[in-house]
Amino acid sequence: MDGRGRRTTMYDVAAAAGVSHQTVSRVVNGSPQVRPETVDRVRRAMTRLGYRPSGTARNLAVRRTRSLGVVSFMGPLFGPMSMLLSIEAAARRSGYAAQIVSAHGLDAGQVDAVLEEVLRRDVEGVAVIAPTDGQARMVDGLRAQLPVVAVEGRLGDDVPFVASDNEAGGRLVAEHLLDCGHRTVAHVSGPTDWGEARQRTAGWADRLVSAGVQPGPVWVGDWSPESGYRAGLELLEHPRWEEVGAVFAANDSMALGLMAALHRSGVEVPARVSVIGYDNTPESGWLQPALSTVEQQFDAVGAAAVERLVSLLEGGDGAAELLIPPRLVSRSSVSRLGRG
Amino acid sequence: MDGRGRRTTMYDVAAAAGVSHQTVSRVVNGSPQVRPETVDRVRRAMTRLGYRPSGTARNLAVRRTRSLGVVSFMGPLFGPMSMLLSIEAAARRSGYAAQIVSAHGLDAGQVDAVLEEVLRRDVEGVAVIAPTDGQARMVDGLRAQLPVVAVEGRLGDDVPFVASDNEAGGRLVAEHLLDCGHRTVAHVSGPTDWGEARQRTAGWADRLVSAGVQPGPVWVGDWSPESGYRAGLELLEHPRWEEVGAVFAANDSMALGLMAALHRSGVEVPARVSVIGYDNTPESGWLQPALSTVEQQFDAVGAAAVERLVSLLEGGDGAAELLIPPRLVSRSSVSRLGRG
DNA sequence: AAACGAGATGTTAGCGGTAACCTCCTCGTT
DNA sequence: AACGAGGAGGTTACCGCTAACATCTCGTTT
Repeated sequence: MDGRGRRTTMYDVAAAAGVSHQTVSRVVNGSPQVRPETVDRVRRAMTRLGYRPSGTARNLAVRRTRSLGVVSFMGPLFGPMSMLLSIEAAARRSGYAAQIVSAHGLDAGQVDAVLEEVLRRDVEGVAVIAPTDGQARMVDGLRAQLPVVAVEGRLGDDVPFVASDNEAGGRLVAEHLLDCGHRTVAHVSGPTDWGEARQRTAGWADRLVSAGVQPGPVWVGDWSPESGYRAGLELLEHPRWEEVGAVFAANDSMALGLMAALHRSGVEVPARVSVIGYDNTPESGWLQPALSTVEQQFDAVGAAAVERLVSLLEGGDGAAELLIPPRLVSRSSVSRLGRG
Repeated sequence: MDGRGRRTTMYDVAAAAGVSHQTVSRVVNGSPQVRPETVDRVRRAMTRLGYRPSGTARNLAVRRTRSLGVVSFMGPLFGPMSMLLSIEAAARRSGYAAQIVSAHGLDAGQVDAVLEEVLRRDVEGVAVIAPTDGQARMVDGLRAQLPVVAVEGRLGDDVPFVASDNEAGGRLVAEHLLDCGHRTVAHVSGPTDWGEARQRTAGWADRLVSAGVQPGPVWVGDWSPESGYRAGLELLEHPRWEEVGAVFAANDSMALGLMAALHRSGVEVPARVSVIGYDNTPESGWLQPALSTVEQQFDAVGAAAVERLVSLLEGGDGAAELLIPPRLVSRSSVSRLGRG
C-alpha cells in the first residue's frame, strides 16, 4: 500500500522499474523470456515498493482458484478432525488450497448454509466428510455444480467415495477376538445413522457368523465416553452377562467409558472380560490396560480423496469406490484364552 | 457453464432476462431499487442458466476478500486443534472465511513456505498459533504486510496476543493441591521452548512459593503420553520420591502416561500419590482414576482472537494482551489429605 | 546490404464483478 | 402547463492480473 491506501500493483512496480506491467508479470511467474538484469531491476523495485501480487486478480484472469472445499459436518471428534487435517495437507501437496467449512449441527438450515458458503468461495471441487445418512440429498445441489468426492460416508451411488474400510476393520476385530479364543462377544456400536458405525458392526458380525459364532448383544452409543459408560452399566445387568467374554466398542472413547464402568464395578479387564476399541488415538496405548484397537490410515484416505478430486478436475473419470484397509493394533486389553 | 466451457456470467443472465448486468448485480445483492417483477424475471433467468456468482470477481471489484489466515505450526494435538476449529467458527460468525494453513515441522524452510502460502491467498489478516519460541522473528515478514494476532504463543511485544492464562492455570493447580493438603509436589512440564509450558510451570511454582512450599523436582516432557511415562519411571527412582505426594503434569496426555508408569509399578493414584493434568480432553473424566485437570476455554480464546483481528482490520487499535482465565476441574485423581 | 528470425519487451483486450454517475419516466406541486 | 423529486434502470470505468498478439532490436544469412 502507498500512504493513500492504494495497494501497490504491478503497474507501480513496472513504472518504478521502467518496464511494462507484463514484464513484471513475467518476472513474478518466472518466465525465462526476461533478461537477467531486467529481472533484477524488477525484483528490486518489487521489494522496494513492498509489492505483493493479488491472488484474486490472478485467479480471475486465469479462471482458476486452485482451491478445494472441505466440508465437515461434525465436531471435534478424533476421526473427523484427523481427516480434515490430512486432507488439508494432501491438498497443499497437490498445489491446492483447502477451504474448510465445518458445521456441528445437521439440521437442514445449517447444511444449506454450509453448502452456500463453500460455493461462494469459488472452489473447484469439494470433499464432503459426511458420515451420517440423510445428507446425501442435501448435497445434491453441490454435485450439480462441481465435482464432489465423499469421504468416510457414502453420498450416493454415483459419487466417488473414499474411506477407511470399516467393514474390514470390524472383521479384523472379530478375527482377533476369535483368535484369542473368545466365543461370546458383545458390541457397543456407534450411532446407527453413521455408515461407518454400521459397517464396523456388519464386518464384525459377519466374521463371527462365518466362524459359527453368534454375535452377542449390541448397545448403541454416540461415540462419547459417557455412552460407553452407560452401555457398560447396562451390559453388567444383562441376563447373559456371565457368558460375555469380550466387548467390541466401535471407537476408543466408548471403550474408555466402557472400561470405566467395568472398573467401577470391579470387573477386571482383560482378566474377566476383554475390550477392544477402534481408532487408535494417541492415548489408547497408555490406558490401563493398554487398549487393543484398530488403526485407520487417515493420511492415506485424505491423500486418496484429494487425488480423486484433482483427477476429476483434470477431466479424469470419477472412479467408483476406494477403501483403505485398516490395521489391528494388539495391546493388552484383550486376553488370550485357550482355544475354546 | 454452457456447453463450450464458458462460465455463465452476469451478462448472460442479463441478456436472458432482458435487463442490464447491473440490474442482475442489484438482484444478486438484494438491492431494494429493483421492481419485484424484474427481480422475478432475473431470478428465473439465474436458475434457468444455473448462474453462480464469481466470488473472485467480486473480491477483486470490492477489493476485499473477507478472509483471514490461520497458521498453525503443529500437529494434531488436542489444544492446537481445538483452537483451529474455534477460530474457524468465530471467523465465520464474523463473516470471514478462515484460510487454514498448518505445518507440522518448524524448520525455517517450512515456516517460510507456510507464510508465503498464506500471503498468496489474499487474506486480510492472520492469526498465528505459534506456541514455541523462535517463530517470532520468522513471522516478522508477515507483520509488515498485514495485521497479525498471536494466539496461544507470544510473537513479540508489539503483536496483539490472545491466549488462555496459563500462569493462572498453573496457580490454580498449585492452589488446589495446597487446598488438598499436599506439600510436596513434583511436575512434568511441557517442552521448555513452549511459552505455555513455561507459564504453567511458573504459575505453579509461584503459588507454591508464596505459600511457603518448595516446588518439587521437575521433569521436562514433550506433551506425549510416552514422555509422561518416562518421567513417571524416573520419578519413581528419585531419591526423594517418598516425599512426593502429588504430581502436576502439564497436559492430560502426559498425566496419562505418568499414571501408566505409576500403575505399572503398583503405585496407587490417588491413594499414594495424586496426579493432576491440564487440558480437560473429552476423555479425561473417564480415565481411572478420573483425572483432575484444568480446562481452557478455547472457544473464548478463538472468539477473542478473531474479534481482535477484525477490529484491527476495521482500523481499531491493536490492544495489547488478552488472557482468558482457565478453570479447574476437580475429579478423583487428587486426594484430599488432612491439613498438613 | 537487405532481408530474416529469434529473443526481449510492449500493447490491447479481456476475466466477472461493483461503483459512480447518468437517463428516463411518472407523479404530485404550484 | 411547467417543474422537481425520486424510483427504476442503464452506461462506463475500473479492480489487478494474464493471454495473445504486436513491435523492436540485433546478430545472421545470403
